[in-house]
Amino acid sequence: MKSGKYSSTFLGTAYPVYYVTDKSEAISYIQRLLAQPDEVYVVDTETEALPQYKHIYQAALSPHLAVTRLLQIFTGRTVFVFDIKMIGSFEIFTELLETKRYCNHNSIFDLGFFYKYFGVTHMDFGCTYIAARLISHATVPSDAGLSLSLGSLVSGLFKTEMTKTMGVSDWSVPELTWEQLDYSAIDAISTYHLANRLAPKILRYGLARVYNLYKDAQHPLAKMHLNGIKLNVPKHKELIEVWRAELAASRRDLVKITGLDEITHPTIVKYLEDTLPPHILSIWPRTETGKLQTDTHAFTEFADLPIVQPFSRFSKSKTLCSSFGDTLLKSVNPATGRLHSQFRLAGARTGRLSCSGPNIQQQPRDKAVRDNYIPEAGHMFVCADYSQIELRCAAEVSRDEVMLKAYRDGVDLHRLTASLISKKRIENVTKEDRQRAKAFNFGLLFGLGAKKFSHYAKKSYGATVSSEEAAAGVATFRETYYGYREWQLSQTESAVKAGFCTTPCGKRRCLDYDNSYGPSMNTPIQGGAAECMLSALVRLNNLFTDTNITAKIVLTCHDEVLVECLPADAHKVKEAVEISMELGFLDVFPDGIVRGICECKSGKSWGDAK
DNA sequence: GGAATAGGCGCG
DNA sequence: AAAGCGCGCCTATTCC
Repeated sequence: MKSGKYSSTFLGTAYPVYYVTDKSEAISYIQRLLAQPDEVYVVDTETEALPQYKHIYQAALSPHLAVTRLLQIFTGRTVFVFDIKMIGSFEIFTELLETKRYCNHNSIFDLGFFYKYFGVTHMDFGCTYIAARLISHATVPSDAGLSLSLGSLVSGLFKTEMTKTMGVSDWSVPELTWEQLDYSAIDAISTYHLANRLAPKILRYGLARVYNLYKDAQHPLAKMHLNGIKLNVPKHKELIEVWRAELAASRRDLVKITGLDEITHPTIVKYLEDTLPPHILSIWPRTETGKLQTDTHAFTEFADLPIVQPFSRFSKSKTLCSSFGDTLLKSVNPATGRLHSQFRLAGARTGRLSCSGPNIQQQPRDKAVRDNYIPEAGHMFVCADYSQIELRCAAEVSRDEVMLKAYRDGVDLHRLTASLISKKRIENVTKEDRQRAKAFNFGLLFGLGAKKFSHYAKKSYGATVSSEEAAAGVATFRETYYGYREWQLSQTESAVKAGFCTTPCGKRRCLDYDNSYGPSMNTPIQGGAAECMLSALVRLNNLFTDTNITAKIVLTCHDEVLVECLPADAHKVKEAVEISMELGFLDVFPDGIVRGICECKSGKSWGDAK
């Protein structure tokens, strides 16, 4: 297609489309747009994989492997499609992007390209994807079978089908087809209409505050994605060899014990079914579908059977090899040599972030693994942790006097619980007592009962707690933190009655009728903690942008944030992180107690700085 | 032969 | 009557 004026039709209305391929022409349109009164525009982009990365799956989605081909702006009346490749300039758009207000569907994606190529440092950028997620979580109890893609939302709301095929078409061809240009224009136009439909719902469900928090949080999240984190590939390969050796050894042991020639999960289950005596088979834990359960818990119950130890080693090393072995190496970006995880706002219905490609939030805690996450040569890591953030949220939300007093007085709540449960004076509490108490504090936050508690304590804290001890501990916890228990009861009652519950910043979660007790207790706590962290990230990113500290936020893991910086800046970075985390907590709980809330360390690797 | 589901396990 | 947190990724299985 040649540059010029065309027209695209959406819902029976034809909109003028200016396809711009010339730099001076682009500049004159930009000037006109800059002179317009303040309105929210839609800005969208189409990207093309760089030639050397074309063979890589979904390369067009990575700002490091792709570049912007088209930049579309829809004003509500007119579409401008700027062909960046033909125009040959990014910087002529910087001011326009930084000064106007915008909206798009999944704006974090475009933001990565704006940061990388367009020299953008800040932007007022709404997102219909975030809005749709918030509204969906507020109104339907489950994500099952739900698509929040632009196409699905538009066809659902406007009863019109959008062509989906062009999105994955080749945007690198010298001359674009009319189908491609029309698609790019319709994308922007439909997003505009979608935004106008969603805005009143954000207000209706009281989501304005959390929406604005998420809108701001897009910036640090887009930057973390862009920054990525370096993996020490040679060291990680060595670690994989260790895991493989362990896998082989445990497999040999299992072959010897069972006589099977193929060791997989199903063959082991079959072996157990065939060989276990009836009196054991009858008490062996079962899965929901009635099969024999083979998780760690089921197996520790029968620790004296010879198959248990080797199978446990086998499962562990198998997981390490398959989830954290070569797959992690495959995630290394060929252009940067780093891992660029994607963080998704409200990925969890509680309001937590979710993470993928790789999921940095589920890397083994093992120091050997985390030591392979390293800063760029000549740099270092600063790592900060929110101390007991969920317990602090529990205290603030429930206003439990005992909890609040402990935090006011700088008392370690795990030690306090430990002294109550072990009936020892607080100064005599041992490390093991405290570890067990951690299990109680966190388990009880989830509303865990005595029955499931032993399993949880063993699995999460390696603590052995009998069912009698569990029952006594649960009772002690509930008596001691009486205000918190009261809150749990009133919270579940009102949430179940209303059919939804709410986080401190107002994210609403529609509850599943069959599973509402646990989530209604947990969502305000877990969600509140996540909101503190998002607030802190926004503040930290602003500090880094507004001052001359050159530091990169590289990852966040629920209560933890990792920053890469020059050793000379480490002190300033530490200060910035600490103040951001305190203020982040205060953004959510304005009268909150921040004493001892942030633990900050530095080091030469993630494991080292933790 | 691809999509969906269950089970298991990693993390917080 | 008791229980009750949240994710993503891998493997095996089942369904169409």
